[in-house]
Amino acid sequence: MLLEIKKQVIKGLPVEWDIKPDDLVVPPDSKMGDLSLACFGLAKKIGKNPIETAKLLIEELNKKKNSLLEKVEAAGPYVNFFLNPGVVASLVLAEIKKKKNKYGQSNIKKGENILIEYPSNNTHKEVHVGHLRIMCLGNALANIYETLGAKVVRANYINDFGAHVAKCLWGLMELHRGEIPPADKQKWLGQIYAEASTYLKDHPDHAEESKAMLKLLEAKDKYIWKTFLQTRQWSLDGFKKIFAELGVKHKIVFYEKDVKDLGQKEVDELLKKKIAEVGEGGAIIIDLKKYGLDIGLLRKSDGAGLYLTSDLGLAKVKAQKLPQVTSSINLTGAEQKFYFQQLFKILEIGGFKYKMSHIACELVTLPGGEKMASRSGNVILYEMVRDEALRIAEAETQKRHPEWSKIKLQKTAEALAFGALKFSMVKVGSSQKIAFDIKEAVSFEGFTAPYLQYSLARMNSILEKVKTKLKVDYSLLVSVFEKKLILKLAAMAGVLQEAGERQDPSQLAKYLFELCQDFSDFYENCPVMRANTPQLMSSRLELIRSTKQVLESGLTILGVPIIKEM
RNA sequence: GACCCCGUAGUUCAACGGAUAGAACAACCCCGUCCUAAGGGGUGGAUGUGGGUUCAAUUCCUGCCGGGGGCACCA
Repeated sequence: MLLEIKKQVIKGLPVEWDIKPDDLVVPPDSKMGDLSLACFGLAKKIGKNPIETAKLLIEELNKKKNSLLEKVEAAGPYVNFFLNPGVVASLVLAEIKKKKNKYGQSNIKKGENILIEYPSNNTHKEVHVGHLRIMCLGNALANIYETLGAKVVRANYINDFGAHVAKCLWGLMELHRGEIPPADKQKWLGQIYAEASTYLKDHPDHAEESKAMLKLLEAKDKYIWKTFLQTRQWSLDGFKKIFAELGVKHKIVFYEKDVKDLGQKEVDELLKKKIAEVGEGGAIIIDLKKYGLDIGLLRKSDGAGLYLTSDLGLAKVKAQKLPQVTSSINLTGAEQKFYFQQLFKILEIGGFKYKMSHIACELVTLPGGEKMASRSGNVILYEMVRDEALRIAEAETQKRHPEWSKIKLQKTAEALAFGALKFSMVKVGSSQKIAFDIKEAVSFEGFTAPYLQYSLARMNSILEKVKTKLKVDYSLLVSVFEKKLILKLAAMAGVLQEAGERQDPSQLAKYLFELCQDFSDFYENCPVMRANTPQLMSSRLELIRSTKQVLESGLTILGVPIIKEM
């Protein structure tokens, strides 16, 4: 909507000036105006200094009547536009009313079919906050692309085979033989993996045993294979629960176990085509030095596969099962960036068709910035964070609503806890490390999901209490607070587009927070129940309905639960 | 050591090359007969460092200093 407003504002200016809607930006202070234009570019074009150019532009703008413009002012080399609040209100609010939850959507990515792959986690390993981040980011990004008109296939590639599995099985049999698994088997296995991993590092004399385990696994030894399948299922069942809690819905799931043999065949192909070669010790490598990507290892000297091996098979399967896909995005931890560069290059050389990209989600570190390491027991498990968030949310909710039923309390607490966690993960750009602080992640104040949910609760409360059938008069919404809120509402579509283009859901998180800040200003300064006239009351109610609509759409995109009261 | 990411307030994060570098948390002060105080208002507080490009640099280039990742049999 903002784009349409901008177009309206500059309509009638000489075409040769080539002023684009996006040249208009929101000035640093709303006192300066609602939109502004820096005249440096135009000045150069017409050979005048910027200050004169600004004056010239204003003259030109004043030649024609534009109901949208209240006034235009020059501030040095800037032209500041003051919009007519009533006209803006009628444009924006009518649009929201019409489009409802489709408001802000566009079709700039129509025709694209995007495969989004996340979180590509491993069975037999722990799920930690780093995975949480990837899942939240992936969800949000997939949703954002859908609002831009793209078709999105949410996929997961589960690494259920390889040395990590062997290590875990070794730990299970050597360190936990005969134990009865606890209820959360997925978590238990992950912890055994971490324990075994540490143990094997500290006791190199046992290294051969875990290597032997891998051999047996590769050879599908009857007993080991059975144990593998069983434990694998424990992990998968655990993941399923976690995905459900977090709203991760994969349309298709791939398993390394199923594609690794195909990958081996692909390696043979590459070898035949002389793209790959035999390296040190008989390993199969591919020389990527001319691309600045060093050497990729496609097969170990003992013949076993690696990630790269299986990924070649995966690419093949994906192309087969999902022929409609036009581009793909992999979300993983940043430490795999180099790996993906190698993989994409190999696939490109091998003639793979669609554009592939990788989003490197930076690490989630410990509060001091220290890296998490299973080895030192310094891992923040997903389950731990979730339980703590639920505990705090329940306590806080009960404190405020001791009269609520247990079910209502729990439901609200869940919405707050998961909202807070998810939001804390997407509010930071993906290239920025997150120093994870549980207190901050489950905080309910400031730039957090509960603040947004709280705004929603206030809106609902008003809508519940005040009823009127009086006609809405947009021209009454003229206070600075109303105008600011309405202009913020107008920006939704632009925010979604930018979030999509920059692959950065934090843009939306920030926008929603600002929207709620503007709503709070409105809330404090523009009473609804005690509005001066019934017409004003009715119009403000409409503004609240619109804000609620936009906020709910935005929260849904970020995966933050919508609540009625809290 | 060639490569990638990051250095902004006490802390955690923002800022298409544009106006006075924004928030949040923490600290201190204030707002309760007023639609949910999980809120609002106020005060103090920051661009690692030396060059360069530009009318304009937190942003682009570059030297240095710090932190992290990663670099053939790990995943």
